[in-house]
Amino acid sequence: MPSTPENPASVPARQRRGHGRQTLEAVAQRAGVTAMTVSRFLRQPDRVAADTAVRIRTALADTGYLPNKQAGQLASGQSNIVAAIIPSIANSIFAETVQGLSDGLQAAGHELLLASTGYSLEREEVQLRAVLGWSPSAVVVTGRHHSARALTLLHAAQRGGTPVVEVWDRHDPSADPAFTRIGFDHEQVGHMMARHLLDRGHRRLAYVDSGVAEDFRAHERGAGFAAAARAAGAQVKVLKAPAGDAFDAGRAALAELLKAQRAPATAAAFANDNLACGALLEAQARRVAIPERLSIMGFGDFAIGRQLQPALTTVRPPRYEIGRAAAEVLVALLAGELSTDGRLLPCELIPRDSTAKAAQ
Amino acid sequence: MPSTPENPASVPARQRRGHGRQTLEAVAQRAGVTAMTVSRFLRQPDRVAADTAVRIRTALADTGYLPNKQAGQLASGQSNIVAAIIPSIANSIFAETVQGLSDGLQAAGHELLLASTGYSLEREEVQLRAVLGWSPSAVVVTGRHHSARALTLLHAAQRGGTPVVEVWDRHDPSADPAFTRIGFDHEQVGHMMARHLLDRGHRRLAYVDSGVAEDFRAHERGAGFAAAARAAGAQVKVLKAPAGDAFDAGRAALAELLKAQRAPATAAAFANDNLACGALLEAQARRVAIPERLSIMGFGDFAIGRQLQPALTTVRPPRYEIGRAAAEVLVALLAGELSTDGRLLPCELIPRDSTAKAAQ
DNA sequence: TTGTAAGCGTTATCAT
DNA sequence: ATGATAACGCTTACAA
Repeated sequence: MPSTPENPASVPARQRRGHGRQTLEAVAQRAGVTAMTVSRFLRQPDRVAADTAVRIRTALADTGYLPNKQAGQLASGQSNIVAAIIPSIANSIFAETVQGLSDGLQAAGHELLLASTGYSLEREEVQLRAVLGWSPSAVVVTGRHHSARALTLLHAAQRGGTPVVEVWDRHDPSADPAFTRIGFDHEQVGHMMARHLLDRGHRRLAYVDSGVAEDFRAHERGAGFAAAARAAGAQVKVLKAPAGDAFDAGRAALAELLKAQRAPATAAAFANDNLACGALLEAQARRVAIPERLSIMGFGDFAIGRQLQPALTTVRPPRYEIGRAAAEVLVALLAGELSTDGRLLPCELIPRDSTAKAAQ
Repeated sequence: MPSTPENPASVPARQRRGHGRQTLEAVAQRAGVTAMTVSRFLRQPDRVAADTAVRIRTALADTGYLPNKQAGQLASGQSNIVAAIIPSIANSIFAETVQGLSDGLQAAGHELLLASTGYSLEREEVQLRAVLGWSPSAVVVTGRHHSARALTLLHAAQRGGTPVVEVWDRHDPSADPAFTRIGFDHEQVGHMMARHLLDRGHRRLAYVDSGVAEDFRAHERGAGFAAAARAAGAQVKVLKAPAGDAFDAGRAALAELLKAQRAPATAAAFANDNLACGALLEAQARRVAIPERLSIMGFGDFAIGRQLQPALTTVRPPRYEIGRAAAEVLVALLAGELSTDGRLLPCELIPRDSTAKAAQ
């Protein structure tokens, strides 16, 4: 029996689409109102009558309603997503930045969408494309180095009203960076590290760079370190730690440093604390006196550095603060403020026992 | 001048909604086709004519089109999101599980949505509610302990066709767990740890539990450890490390262990490697001989444990493998396979130098 | 091979 | 205070 116009679909069989969750419409029927009223209640509870509110509340609880975010964001044209792209989730240095971001954004009702690149510009581009598909209301990327196509995407996003923040890199008030930057100058930190050693009378320095090719910030610290050393008339050697486990790489680097027959370095700075700790432990194993024979310093202020003996001299970057500040800036920007001033956050050199005066 | 029926909206002013990105429609116009054809091209390129494909490709490149995922998923009724909820992103143990998940899911075209709970069941529930709003195609949670309301949500999800996998906990073939489990039996690992020490003649044991109240898995390892020790007629003391930095907590725990005047423990197992390493370092500082005076072992096989002297005896959990296996199971489930068998993955005890035979 | 129509679940807008 | 209606940008289903 064919369906008549009066009865166009007597038995609609099954939904051909949909995910089977409760919809606003179902809640509304239970509460005896329309979907619109429930929607209103969810976002502005005091704009519905008190007794209606009670019925809606009950209906919501009974159905276990969960709003469909894709539908909501599609309809409203705005998302509460902030996308963050970092080199590595495992690395504790970024983990704290993520925590800061998360803390700051959560308070303002934003959700954090996280992606990691494994220190690869190519993967950054892929991840960027992936997260932009979610129409985030803002994007956080790490550093100022991006592939040309990633830059195009970022510029387009920013033009389209999606603020972009670069974290962990210097804010340069004189230049006109396209994006807001929150972080510090890694060259200057390299400078500060060299200064620490030069001030203690060291004239033959070494910088052990990260084995990670696209860890630009480590390279910049190295460049700053070398420049400062040379400017002071000191000798400086830059070597690269092997890839792989950072502790092992640090051990290997120490072995390399000790090989030098004539004019060996009396002080070495490492691209990060894990490398430096590896070196410290290797020295311990070889019964090489630290800091007497070699002063060692790291970067990052990882928890383990404080525990070793001698305790590791290091630089504490504003790990958490960077994330927190980024969140603050974004919340302000998204709330309509126009200022996009970046922030230069300070690093602190923490002198401990692994560096000392050079022997005369 | 009022608009006539012929000209209902002569100047549509501005879009009141929308995010300003290029739409499928815009691409289609450039290519001289309809949106549907472009949509088709994007998902099944060989179902459009070759010359049409060329024009579409050009139009896509020219416009820099990025698909709107909320719209796509709303329309198709299915998402490619897999949500994972873990206790902590910073913790390297879960970082590797996430990596395994990510590797396995990426290959199958799924996106990973990550949330962390800070080891709080309450926050787990909040995060669960948040991620479920995205209609994920599957959910991964950590462990088998959840709040009652979280369980309700998980059951509802699973009933609604969203598979749920619990990782890092034992798969029990005899019981009928509601969700697929991928991991291992922590009590049994505790047993294995005790066995390692008992076999070496230790009769007075200690277990140093994590200072994190909701680290259920650490507690279970402790319970298994204590049970095995008692079953063997050995003495066992369970103490709790203070909260805060894990290395410091381990140091404090060692101090506590050494305080015992009569019948002090000759061997101690720690809830994780960071605690154990803290203890190792404190012993070094106090010139307490390890393993001669006290055998020490940890759990987790963190990178630092292998580097210390003595090297830390530990248990290597299948960190990466858990994530990888979870991804495999989910991909199979989402592809329509019905089997939801969990997997019991093996832990490996790695004897190193921090444990030895008990002195007679 | 391509197009048309309907609808996914929600919200903006305007009416009542 | 509440409702009707039309989007949001895309995909399914079916027609041409």
